[in-house]
Amino acid sequence: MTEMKTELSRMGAVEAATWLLGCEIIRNFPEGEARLRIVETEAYDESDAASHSYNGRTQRTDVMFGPAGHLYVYFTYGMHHCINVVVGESGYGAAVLIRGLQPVSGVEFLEARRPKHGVELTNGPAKVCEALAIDRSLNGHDLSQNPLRLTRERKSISGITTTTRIGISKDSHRLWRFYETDNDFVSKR
DNA sequence: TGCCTGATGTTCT
DNA sequence: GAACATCAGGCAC
Repeated sequence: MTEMKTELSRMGAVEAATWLLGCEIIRNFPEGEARLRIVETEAYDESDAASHSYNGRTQRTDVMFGPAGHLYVYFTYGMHHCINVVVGESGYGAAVLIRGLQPVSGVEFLEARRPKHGVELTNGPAKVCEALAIDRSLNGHDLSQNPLRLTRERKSISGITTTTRIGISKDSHRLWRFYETDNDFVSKR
């Protein structure tokens, strides 16, 4: 698992965003474990005006500049959380936003926290956080540790589609959004 | 199906 | 004081 962090530290945000597609996230709840595979990501780094790290290191963005393989959680629009995997060398502000997950097991634990069925459970960054019960108490969390782990075992994916990112106004021309082709758990728009 | 809007808190200028 | 990496519900077509 330490190897996973080493690999992520050697990648730029774009490379990591494609690499993470197909990886599994394991969430430990008191009642049991849920596993989900990553099907949609977006890349952000400090050269990019849409990134939180673009304006330098602040109290909020501090973990983005920390070691790879940790979790950056931020709160937005007054009611939603979103999660990113920190990547790249320590000191460089880069991360990959997790936009969509496909449940593999433990769906009942997710539905207990977000009462929706099917793709509506996890097809969007804030939906993912609600289903996984993630808030800023997990900001900076080490993804090689419980209760939230990132596995290195990657499942095969059908293909990768590349598009512009969603919901941003700056540097919106960058083709930095990636998702598994034809996967229903990808967010809309 | 698709546009519009309200809900709501944190961060930075 | 504005901007914001969102979502869900309502209404028009």
